[in-house]
Amino acid sequence: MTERKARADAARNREAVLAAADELFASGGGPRGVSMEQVAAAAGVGKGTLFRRFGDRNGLIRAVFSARSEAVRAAVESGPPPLGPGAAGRERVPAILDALLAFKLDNRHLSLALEEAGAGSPYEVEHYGWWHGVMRDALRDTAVPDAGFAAHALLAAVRADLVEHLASAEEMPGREMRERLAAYAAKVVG
Amino acid sequence: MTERKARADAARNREAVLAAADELFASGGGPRGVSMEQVAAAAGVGKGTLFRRFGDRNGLIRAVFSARSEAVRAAVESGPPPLGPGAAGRERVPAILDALLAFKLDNRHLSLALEEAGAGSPYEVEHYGWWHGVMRDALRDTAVPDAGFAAHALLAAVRADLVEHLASAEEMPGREMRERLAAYAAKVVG
DNA sequence: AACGATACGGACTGCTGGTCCGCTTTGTAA
DNA sequence: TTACAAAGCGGACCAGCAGTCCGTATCGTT
Repeated sequence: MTERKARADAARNREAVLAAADELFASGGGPRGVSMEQVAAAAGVGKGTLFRRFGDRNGLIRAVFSARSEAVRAAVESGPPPLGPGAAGRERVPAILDALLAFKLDNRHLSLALEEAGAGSPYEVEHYGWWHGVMRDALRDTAVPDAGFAAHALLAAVRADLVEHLASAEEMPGREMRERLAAYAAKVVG
Repeated sequence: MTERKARADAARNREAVLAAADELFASGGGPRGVSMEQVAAAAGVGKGTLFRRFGDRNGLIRAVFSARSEAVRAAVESGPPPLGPGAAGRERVPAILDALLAFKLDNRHLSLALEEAGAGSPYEVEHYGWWHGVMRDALRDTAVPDAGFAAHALLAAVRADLVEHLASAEEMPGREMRERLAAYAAKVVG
């Protein structure tokens, strides 16, 4: 895409930054308290490098997030049913939601950081558009009227901060959360 | 409550700040670009005053929000059905959601500011707990299993940033949004 | 070897939320 | 009216952050 040629040191630094950021974000009190300067230091590069490569804070978060979420995306895009294409909407919708929730449970800090966005709403991030598209298509195959809106509504139910709230404030175990979500999703598509 | 005695100038300033903040938040590009210093200047008070009265940025936003949302809260808490108590869950749930959505449409900037929170998630704010409680109670009166989770899920469908996205990026008129939400809510409680 | 192109890094800037404390206003009591 | 403590005020001040800039170092190509 935008990658014409990559100089060796540039590529190396890029990886170092991604790794350092991933680790810093995951550790301690989430990405909120992690400054760009810290990331730069941990990666052993200068602040300038970091900003040139990733544009701004959100760019960095998005990059780390992309790397982490590739697997789920692939599973949904071309994995076996019911998560992948091929399954009936009634089964695929809950499967997709569950996969997304499971991912967010495993990557709470990162997801939170992405949705906090900092600059824009989570809805401006490209990855949301993708999930919405997939969800809407799956919903079209069900009795739900207005798949577009329903897709938004269902995805909203797994917003990172809600997940975080349920897990922390309400002390709900991940397993239980997934069951409850599944029941809710079933009700919606049923 | 915490108000034992209020000195005349203190009360005057409090009002001035609330008014100035409300106006500043509403105008221009939302509350994101409004600094505390600007609010102080517009209200004709010093920064110190502002922070002493409201604690921090979020405190100010919460205060402005509370003032604005009193009406809806009252209508839900003790107004006539179907919004107020007394109506069957199947009717009250959509009514509450619609009222909330209508309010957010009318106070987009403010709602956005509140949910952006800045410090904590929207779920830590007391007003969310209240809405969730009302919603859960209304849902208990329907066939929906797990009213607690469903309440979270339904409220998530009217998150300020989603509303903003639908209104701006998808250019969905308020009226249409409310219809779609009503249809979705009906499906959930039906 | 040599020479543009590319990338580096950290000092620097501008702005923000929040604190601090000497000074002013208010309300009360004499 | 005066006196005086408590309550409140304001803006200089601080620390920390995202993001910029540009002289210098590295790369890879001829």
